Amino acid sequence: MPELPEVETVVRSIRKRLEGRTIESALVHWRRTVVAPDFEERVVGARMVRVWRRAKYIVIDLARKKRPAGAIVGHLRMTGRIHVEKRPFDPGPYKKVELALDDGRVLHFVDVRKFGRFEFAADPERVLGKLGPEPLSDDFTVQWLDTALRAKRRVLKSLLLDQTFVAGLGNIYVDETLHRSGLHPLTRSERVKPAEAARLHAEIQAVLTSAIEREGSSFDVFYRTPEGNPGQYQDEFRVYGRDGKPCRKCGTIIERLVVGQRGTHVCPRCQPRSPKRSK
DNA sequence: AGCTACTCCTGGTAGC
DNA sequence: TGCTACCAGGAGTAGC
Repeated sequence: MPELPEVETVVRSIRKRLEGRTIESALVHWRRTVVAPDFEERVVGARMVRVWRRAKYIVIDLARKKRPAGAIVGHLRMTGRIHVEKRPFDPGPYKKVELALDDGRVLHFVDVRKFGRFEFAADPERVLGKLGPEPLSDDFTVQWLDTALRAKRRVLKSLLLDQTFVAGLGNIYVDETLHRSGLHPLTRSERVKPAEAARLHAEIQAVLTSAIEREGSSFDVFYRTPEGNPGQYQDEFRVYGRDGKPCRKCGTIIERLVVGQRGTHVCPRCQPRSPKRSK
């Protein structure tokens, strides 16, 4: 499922084909994808001036007569895909939204499970403003993470998945990051020691950077780059989807548990549960 | 404040 | 083979 590295890959791929283009017409095949009933009139005639990413959101800034005119905010959720292709192009049976551009290309938003969104937002900050820091930005420092973890009293994995805490991690990269950090997902955030926070910070950045370099992870039929290529980071997985298999580091069998209703993968030896405090 | 449960969806798969 | 039942899971929300 698309997380920060996958969305970054998509944005890098479609940016050049979208920036500077004007939307000539819009076709919505599934209303819930665009949410608002006036999506078409809000986007048709607008020029796409900047395509960028915030956390797992794809943001397309719009302008009319050189003046800012809101943005399209897209989220792939589980199975969303974006294609920008010349006609004729068949997006298949799961097409949800089509935007015809002034160069003859068409932007297709395709989504099997219909969880994805492709909305117009007059003020995208209403959504994006709630998000925590970008984990690859200068805002995300060791000091910040160390302090912020202790300021919360949360299950560590659940906290890292909370987009208002830190924005862009999902189930896969959290599991991978926690394994590399030697931290159990059920660790209480307030009990993470400074040295552990520093390790966690380094591993979050290392995992995300490496995954971006490999154009994300593709382990099922869903995520592909917009060019149709699979990502390569799944070859680096140490725990995600590897329950029952030996840990690549110590050989112990990887276990699966559920944390906050999410499938969770741990090496019980590399990620020991911290002993309960006797009190 | 933090937690669980529920919702949205459908392809894939386990079990029979 | 063909059927059914259940699972995966971002994010939002309701309720405790």
